[in-house]
Amino acid sequence: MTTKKTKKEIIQEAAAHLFRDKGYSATSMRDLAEAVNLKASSLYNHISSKEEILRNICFDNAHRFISGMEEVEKSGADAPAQVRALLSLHIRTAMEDATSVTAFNDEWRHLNEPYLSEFKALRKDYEQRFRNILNTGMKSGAFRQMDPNVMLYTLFSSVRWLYDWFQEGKSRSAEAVEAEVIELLMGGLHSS
Amino acid sequence: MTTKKTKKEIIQEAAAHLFRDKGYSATSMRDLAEAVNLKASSLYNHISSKEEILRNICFDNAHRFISGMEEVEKSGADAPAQVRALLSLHIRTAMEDATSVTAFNDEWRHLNEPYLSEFKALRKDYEQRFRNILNTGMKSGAFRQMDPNVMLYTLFSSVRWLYDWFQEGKSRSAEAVEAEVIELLMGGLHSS
DNA sequence: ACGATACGAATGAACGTTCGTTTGCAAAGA
DNA sequence: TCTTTGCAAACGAACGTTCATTCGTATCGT
Repeated sequence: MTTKKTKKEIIQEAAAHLFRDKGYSATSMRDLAEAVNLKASSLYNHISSKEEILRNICFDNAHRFISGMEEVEKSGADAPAQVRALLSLHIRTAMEDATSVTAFNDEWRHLNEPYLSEFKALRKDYEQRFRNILNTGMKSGAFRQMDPNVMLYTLFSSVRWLYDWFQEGKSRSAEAVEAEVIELLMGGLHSS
Repeated sequence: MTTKKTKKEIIQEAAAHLFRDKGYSATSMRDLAEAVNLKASSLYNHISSKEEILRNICFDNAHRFISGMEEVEKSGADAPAQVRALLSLHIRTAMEDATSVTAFNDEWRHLNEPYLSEFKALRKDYEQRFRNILNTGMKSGAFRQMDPNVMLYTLFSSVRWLYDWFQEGKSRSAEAVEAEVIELLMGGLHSS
């Protein structure tokens, strides 16, 4: 059904997997070649450099999250619903494309300039738009009053474990985990 | 008046800083030497290998967290108080020794056997004891009912951003941030 | 007080290995 | 035929580490 994957896409996916497991720096082009049944030199028929692979991973995911943010902003929902939608986006993405997102989260610092600055700008933009939603929710009284940065980064990182966790195709259904995480974050550890 | 730091300690601290900024694999012994005003070869008068440095960082922090866990267990407090104490431990450690803890969190996978297995066992032990506390709290009705693993890992990773955040010596006081994070996690995003 | 001895600390040079990447050429597919 | 794909070989650079040596400063026997 899905259109056949190009060799470049196969290489990108294998690279994302290796970058997640061993890190960008500790992954050699010979490692990557072996993972796709090629020799290292052959890789360069499909990609132009090791960093290009990382670049694609980072910016593809950045755009994915920014697209999600745009949809949420257009929805016109209230702040709690918008936060729920964004948490859902983070959690679903973590489960559906864990390898790619992990590389995106942890390895972007190995980008070279000018891409490093470009990436940081995208990230900053996303964070600012998320912070706006949190501020709106605090102003309306829907959210507790607190430092919006503390709230923002706590939410961000609270779903980070999913990227590591779902590499082994865990038993729990994605929907159940998503629901539990969102309720935990919205309602807190305490019961009732 | 603190006793003078040995050169080995100076090297360890500089290494933790570099590992945090660039990652273990991307940090060369020549980078590290430059950071402590030595040549690469001179480092080996004080340490025996690059991995030994990482090993010390990882196991020192592992023991620090396990010691904290033992104190909490001995306290005999109820589950919510124990979780609060452990969150406080994570948050305070993140703020007081951010560089070392980041290396501990992100770079342990570069340990060689048998240390890798030993480290994983320590980590597993700590997680199991944390999970026991969460289960107790759920049984007593103090915590909401949910998958203890989802709860555990969400709590763990929700404080991860602090390690990255506090590298720039941020303005907020540590106590204020700690209080806000704990209330957010215990009570949730929603107000009241 | 004295020279002899030991030792911690630092160094430049070099080791073998691995790194990312380039080149030249052969085989395959269009 | 012309483009795409693959590979062996090789490249310079960087890697972690070892080595012989040096320098300064303690400690020692006398």
